[in-house]
Amino acid sequence: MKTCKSSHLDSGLESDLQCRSVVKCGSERMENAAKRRLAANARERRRMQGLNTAFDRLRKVVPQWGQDKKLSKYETLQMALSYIMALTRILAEAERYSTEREWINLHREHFHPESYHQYMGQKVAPDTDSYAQLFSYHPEHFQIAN
DNA sequence: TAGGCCATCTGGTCCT
DNA sequence: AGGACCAGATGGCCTA
Repeated sequence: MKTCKSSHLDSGLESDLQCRSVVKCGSERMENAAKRRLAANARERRRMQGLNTAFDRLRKVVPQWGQDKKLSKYETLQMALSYIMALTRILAEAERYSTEREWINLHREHFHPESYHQYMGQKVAPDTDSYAQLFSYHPEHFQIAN
């Protein structure tokens, strides 16, 4: 988004560095300091890009309920927290209600009818993707944690 | 136009 | 010493 800003600043500093070296108007120490600053800026940019990549990956696995706008970073973290808590609760209940039928009866009202019928025609797949397909997520099922 | 969100720069601190 | 991490400042873009 801000690539032109940074490139302008960077190129400005770089040309300044060139100027200094050509005209010999600055000490070598200042040049080194400026170079280190530029390197630190680049590292920080890469670090933040890595962080944003991680946020994008998190957005992909967190429910969005058909929102056309992508979640902000804060919303993504809140949603991930709620999602993990909900899944944890589901797992705990699944352990408590040992048989499949008990567990299904407990959660029947949360199934989409088509999902439920689909489920009834097949075995439970233990992987989380199948769970995600099995359940229909609604915002009201997840309280935003404070 | 104000407010939210974001990218980037920067200086400070901590760690290796 | 240099890199990683963090928080504050700044300015751009977008939307209501």
